[in-house]
Amino acid sequence: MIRYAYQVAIIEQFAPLKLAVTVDTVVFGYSAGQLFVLLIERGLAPYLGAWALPGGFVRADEGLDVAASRELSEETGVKAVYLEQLYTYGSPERDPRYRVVTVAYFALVRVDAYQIEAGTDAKNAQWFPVSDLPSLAFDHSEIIAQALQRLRSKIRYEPLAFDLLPVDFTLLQLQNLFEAVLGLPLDKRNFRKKILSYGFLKEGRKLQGVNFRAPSLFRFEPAKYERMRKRGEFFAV
Amino acid sequence: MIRYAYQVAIIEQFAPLKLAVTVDTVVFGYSAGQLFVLLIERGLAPYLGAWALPGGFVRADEGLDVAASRELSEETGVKAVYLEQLYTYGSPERDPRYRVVTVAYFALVRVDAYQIEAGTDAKNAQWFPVSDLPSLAFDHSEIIAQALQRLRSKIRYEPLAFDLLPVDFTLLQLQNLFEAVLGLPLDKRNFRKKILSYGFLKEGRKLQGVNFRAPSLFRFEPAKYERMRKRGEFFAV
DNA sequence: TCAAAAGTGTTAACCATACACCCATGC
DNA sequence: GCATGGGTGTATGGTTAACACTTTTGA
Repeated sequence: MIRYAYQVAIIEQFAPLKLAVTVDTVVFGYSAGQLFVLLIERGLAPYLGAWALPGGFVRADEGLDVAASRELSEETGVKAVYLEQLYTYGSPERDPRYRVVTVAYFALVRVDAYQIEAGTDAKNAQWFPVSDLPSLAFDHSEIIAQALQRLRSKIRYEPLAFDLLPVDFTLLQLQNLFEAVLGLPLDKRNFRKKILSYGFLKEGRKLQGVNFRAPSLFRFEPAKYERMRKRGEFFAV
Repeated sequence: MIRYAYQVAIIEQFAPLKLAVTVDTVVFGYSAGQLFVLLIERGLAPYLGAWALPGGFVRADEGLDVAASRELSEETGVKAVYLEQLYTYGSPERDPRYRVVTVAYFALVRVDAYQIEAGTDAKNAQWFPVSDLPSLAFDHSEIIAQALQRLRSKIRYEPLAFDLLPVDFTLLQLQNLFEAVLGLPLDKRNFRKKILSYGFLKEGRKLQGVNFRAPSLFRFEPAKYERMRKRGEFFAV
């Protein structure tokens, strides 16, 4: 690798001067008809004891996505089934200590699949309903608001919903998830007709042991979904 | 401002260790039925003499958006009418010198309104048709590809087109822009009907001095557009 | 037999698409 | 008068939206 002496000088001038890069992740989960966000209780100042998004400093030799999932798993024990970059926040005043540029991520988790465990830097990790969040450290409320907007718009035409539900789910569970996220009621008959028409859901056995008519369980088939996309077709709710 | 001694230690551990934050902007312009990207010829190594996106280091006391427009205007003399954050690129290998995290931006410019001038760090600035780009420094081709994807999807339901055209434009100019960006032909009658039905275009005087029937000039009215959005309506092409 | 959710079709309104000719202007 | 783009309406097919009752199961 070639080094350029005069180039280093330019970088020195701006970069290492108190500028840190962190990643923070907004993790969504769905349970009992409600949408939740995973937060940690900060174990360090500033905002010691306040609730915040899981995240931390990017290491010198790791990519941003890797840093996000590493921090998430270290702090909460959670491994996200879906992770995408959301937005980068870099206003000079957002951290009281230092100039911190934060690359925010947006993640989805099947809640039932994980118990949460507090990790290294976090005293505690906990799910909060999005409709009732505590006050948060830094500009994390704003980040969550933006993540929620992204979820709401993207869930309508990309298969995010299936990363929030158990692998096998009923159509009413799926419908209720959409209703909870989008905040509007959907017609049961039209919903079924439409979602089944795309052909990417596979009907399995029926759910047992409920005290009402046993519903069929369905499973999302990524391969069938991809084939549909390759044909240039989309889905929309 | 309060300082936390033990906190500084953690930041020192990861951050100033050869990590720089830059902003790079993909500037689109439209002229003569074609979509263009604004590039600069690098005046510094690495990739000296290669074409690259305008951009540079974020200063300690400025926000990311501010850095993006400052660098753009310093390097090319252009002031964008539309600027939004695109994506942040941070893989450890993307710059041969150093760890560089780049926040990419996406900008629109009315081409006719500006002459380009090369600025400080750039030897030269020039428009290239997106269909015929030179080979580019760093991962800038990838960034442009992503910006183009964003433009194509966003122009269909947000009023980006009006930031690429002159303030007064004919409906056929508008249609041609959509056709160039989306890469598909549109039906003239249906296009007019639809775009006028939203009510955010105001018809003005007719264009003079052309050797064919004089077309009406239209102007985008942001206030009318906002009122439409407030009513919960969208537009789509 | 009651409670709770599952499952199922049809109709009407709306929207998107396809399509072809005459008009105005300058040279 | 010709070349160039400007401007206009209708009919059809497809898609979406509205809507209510019967079925199954366990307690």
